[in-house]
Amino acid sequence: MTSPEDSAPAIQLFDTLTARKVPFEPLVPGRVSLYVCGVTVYDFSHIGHARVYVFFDTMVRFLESVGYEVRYARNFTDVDDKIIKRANELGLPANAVSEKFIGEFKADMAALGVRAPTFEPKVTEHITEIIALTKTLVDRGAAYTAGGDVFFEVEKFPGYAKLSKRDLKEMQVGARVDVNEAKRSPLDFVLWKAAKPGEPSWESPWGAGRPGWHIECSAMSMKYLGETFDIHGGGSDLIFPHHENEIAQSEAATGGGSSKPFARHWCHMGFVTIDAEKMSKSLGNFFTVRDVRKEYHPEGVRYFLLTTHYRSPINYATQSLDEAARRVAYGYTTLARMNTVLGVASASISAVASAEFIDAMRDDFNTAAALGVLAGELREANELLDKRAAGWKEKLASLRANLLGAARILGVFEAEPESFLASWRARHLASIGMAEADVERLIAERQAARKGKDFSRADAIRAELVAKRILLQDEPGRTTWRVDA
RNA sequence: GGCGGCAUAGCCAAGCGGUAAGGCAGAGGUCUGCAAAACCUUCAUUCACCGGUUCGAUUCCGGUUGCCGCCUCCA
Repeated sequence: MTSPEDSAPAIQLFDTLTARKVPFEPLVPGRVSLYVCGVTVYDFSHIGHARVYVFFDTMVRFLESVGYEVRYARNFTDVDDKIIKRANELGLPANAVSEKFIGEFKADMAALGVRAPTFEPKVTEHITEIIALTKTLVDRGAAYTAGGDVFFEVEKFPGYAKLSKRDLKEMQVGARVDVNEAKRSPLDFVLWKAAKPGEPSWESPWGAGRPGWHIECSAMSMKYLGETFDIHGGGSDLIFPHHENEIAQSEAATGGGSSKPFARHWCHMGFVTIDAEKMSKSLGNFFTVRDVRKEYHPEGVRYFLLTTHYRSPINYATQSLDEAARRVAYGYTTLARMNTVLGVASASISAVASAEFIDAMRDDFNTAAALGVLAGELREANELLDKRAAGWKEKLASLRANLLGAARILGVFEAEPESFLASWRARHLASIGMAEADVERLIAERQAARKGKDFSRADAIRAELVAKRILLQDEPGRTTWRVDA
């Protein structure tokens, strides 16, 4: 594959650090390193989590489609206060809780078409690296010990708050900063926590304990991606203090400076909201991925999450989910129509997104604009199929290559259309407790009525099915049905 | 209180200095026994409000109003 630098204009990426769009050039030509903060596995994930991982999955797919090799690391925080609390409530060991929810998370992500990252490190499997990094910070005088705790001394790191653009003095007088007797400054944060009875702990130079929250991401990203890597991502709520702290401890350990930044670009996601309020555990206004995908086909959920640019908030609303589901059905219906004249697309068929689509994605991964391009291409395909003007088959074939290329990037419309549509129907029948044979029987009965010109009976059957969100479609020679999404 | 973001048609949503993408809904039409699907036509002289810069602003600057976020765990 040709190197992406060869011809195409650079990808524009909004960088939180500089607060502007910058041309993206990876540290190593042709290769992108990406770290995204993963979930703390103490419960099911909600749609807010899903948005982040669907987006970064799409980013990775896009980068790969234009020729980059992507090394993508996304961690699991599998030791933490909440996990311990949950384990105590359930009377289970902490790792039983974390392992369960790692499995649930993976199941949710797979359903949403989120591919596994290159690396999925767990905190508990990187205690050695975390201790080593903490020790480096203590040795360098950037951190201090207090009892069995180790704290990072924020004052010793000159660039602190450069990401979140805060004023240290203002923060110090803020009433909400954690007060802890052992800290030299309220802003200092814990790298290593002394063990409390009954909690998971590991031996360290400072006695038994466990890692603080922030240090894990520094240790694991550096292990898998190096001391400097290209893009670090996560939800906007991680900018402060989590990512700020990651920068401080990482650069304090490696020397930092402009020649050796921790992450070269920072990429933060807008929130999923409900009635314009952030979806969150603490507000209780969240929907789990598990529950949502009972209600909606996961591909529709993924489509919905891509309809808004990643930095803007996206409001969770049933109307929007319904609309997304209909668009997914429309896309697959179109693809299925194309297949009837072009034949089923083989795996070897060329799948190259249109230049227009790629341009939209290149501009800060603008999936909303890209979906707009896709809408035009789908409409054009149907138009060709309807009008069959000169040269239509050739145009249709190249359009299909474009659509399949876009599908591969978006992670939507990748399935074989007929079987997708069939599974969609099956899914609906299961949800209303009806059998395929029941529908077929009614269709046959209606066909008989139509033949006998008994249209009132035929219409009654149609109405009966419409009530069950089943729409009949009379085609030449046969009647099919679809789900009214 | 500090810092930051956002306000585009009935709804969702791109655009961010050169005269408003796309989707949903609505209206009309082609097709149909009737429908559905699909397609066609139509649907913002205007981008919260007030000033400023500019030949030109939805896009830049200042202010006003409203909403949201971070400052504590959060994706």
